[in-house]
Amino acid sequence: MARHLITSAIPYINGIKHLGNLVGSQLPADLFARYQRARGNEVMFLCATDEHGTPAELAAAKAGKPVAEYCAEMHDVQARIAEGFRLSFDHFGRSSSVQNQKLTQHFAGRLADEGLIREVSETQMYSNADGRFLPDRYIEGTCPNCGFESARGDQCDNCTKQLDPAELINPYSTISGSTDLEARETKHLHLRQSEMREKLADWIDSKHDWPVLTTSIAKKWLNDGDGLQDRGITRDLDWGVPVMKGDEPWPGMEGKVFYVWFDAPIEYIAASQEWVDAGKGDNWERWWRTDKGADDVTYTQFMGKDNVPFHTLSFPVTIFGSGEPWKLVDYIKSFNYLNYDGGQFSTSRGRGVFMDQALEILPSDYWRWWLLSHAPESSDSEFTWEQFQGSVNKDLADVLGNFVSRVTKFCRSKFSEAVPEGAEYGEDELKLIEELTTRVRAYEDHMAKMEVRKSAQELRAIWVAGNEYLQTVAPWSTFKTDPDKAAIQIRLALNLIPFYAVLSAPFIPDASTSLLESLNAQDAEWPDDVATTLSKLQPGHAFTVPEVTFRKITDDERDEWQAQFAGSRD
RNA sequence: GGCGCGGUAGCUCAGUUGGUUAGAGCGAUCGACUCAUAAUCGAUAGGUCGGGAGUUCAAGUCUCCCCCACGCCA
Repeated sequence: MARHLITSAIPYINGIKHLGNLVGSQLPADLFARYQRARGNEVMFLCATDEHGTPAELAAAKAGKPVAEYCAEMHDVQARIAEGFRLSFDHFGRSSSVQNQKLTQHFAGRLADEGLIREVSETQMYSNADGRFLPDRYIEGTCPNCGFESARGDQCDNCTKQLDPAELINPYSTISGSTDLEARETKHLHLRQSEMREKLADWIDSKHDWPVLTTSIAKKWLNDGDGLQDRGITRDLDWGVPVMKGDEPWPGMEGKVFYVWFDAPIEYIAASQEWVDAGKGDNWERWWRTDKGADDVTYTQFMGKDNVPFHTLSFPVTIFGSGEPWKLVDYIKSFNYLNYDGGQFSTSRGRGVFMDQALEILPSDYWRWWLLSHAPESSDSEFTWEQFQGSVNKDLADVLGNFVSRVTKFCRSKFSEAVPEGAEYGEDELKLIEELTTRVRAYEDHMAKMEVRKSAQELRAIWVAGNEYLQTVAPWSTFKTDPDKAAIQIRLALNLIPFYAVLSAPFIPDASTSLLESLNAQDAEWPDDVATTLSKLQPGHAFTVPEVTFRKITDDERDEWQAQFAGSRD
């Protein structure tokens, strides 16, 4: 039995994510986790909310709540929505957990001991009115180069000149609008990533089977310009992991916290500690420490392309640099962006469908199927309502749903609500089993390689094969002359339903469950041998004709939703 | 400005290390069937693979130039 550690990029706490975020990490990770479990492998599937940083503080202030309270509430909201989409995390943690604080401080201490951290003094803008240092992008002013009045502290959007906040004329805080700013000296810790350049480059070069998207982004950061740069890993904020060297105070770093991108990936590990502390398991180290049983673990990370640099470079620096035997990622599956109806999803403009809204309109299976079967694997892809409607209606309602319907209703009307007796298999039956065997093996192969779209395509072909078979043998006409033969045809067709349910479960778990219930076949297993699986339901086995498994989306609904989600979420 | 990913049938997308008449699903047209959620199955039509030049016996697939879209960075 193989062991799979699977993590999805952790969504930022600030607000509800859109469908593009979902399909870029959590959903394909869930598909893979469900598949591996279905194959009898041991799985640890982790995710969390990423809670630190300035945006969380600002969002909390806007909501009029203390940031800790705000994060706790938003974590629950995101956890509930994740459940709604049937994301089967073993644990959905929080980067603000005590476990992550301690572990982050531990890693920082180790890195310092290994000589990979240096202290740097720099000048940053402090806002007296806001009572805080301001990140560059929260400062605006007049561009010294072109006179543009809303130039950002890091760059002028008008003339694209790269700026330092101190250069701006009449700078002001975009948080409060205050012009009461002053440059202050402050000390920060930098992670000496450049020291690790060679090691990282060798490691990336050894990954021949990783998606091009993953390796090309990593190589770009390794080789561009002067190569991989050192990176500040601390901030002058209140909300975050306090800077400590392991258990010890860090002289000169009082009142500072680690940068959100330093502690966020460490939460992958901390989440498994939270999992133990929540009483869901008793040994997290066998997943993460190669000296304590994790050497046989296969670790796969899922993420959108914007997260690739942190997972291919920064986090590995933390792992390598610690000098401790932590489990390093084996495979990084990255995704491009999903666009919405001719443009981008936009959180600020409320353009596109957000996770909570999606569930209000339709059950999660409908979204899971479309999103996964159109996952942006090799290039950016596009959501359109026409495509969504077509895919749901044709694939789910017509090909799969209607198959179940025609078979069960035919059986009920010609025989009874139980599997009929019937004769022996003929040529058509053997041919079907042979085709399905080939297709199931191909499906397994695609799923194991995380080829999401190809998997969906193969699964659909498996559904179609059932309709083809029925069309060929036509039990409705066979029945008139040879009821026994019609009975064996229908018996096989009935057996296809739990077979489909098991194979489809990673994509559409709810429909799968309800089909198994209707067919009274909750114990159905993965079809290692197709012929055996398809004779599981014996003559006399009672079932009930299921309700409509998937309903269709009407043209009116499609038009209504298209208008509803075109912009400006309230 | 630099870099990155792309530009393949009306639409959404596949096309391994260059190799026979460029593929899938949807949509369209025609036909078959009538058990079923006006469902299903089959067939057909539709592409000078962004443009140009080059390498090669052979290029959607490699090289160079250009155009377009998107993204990232400073």
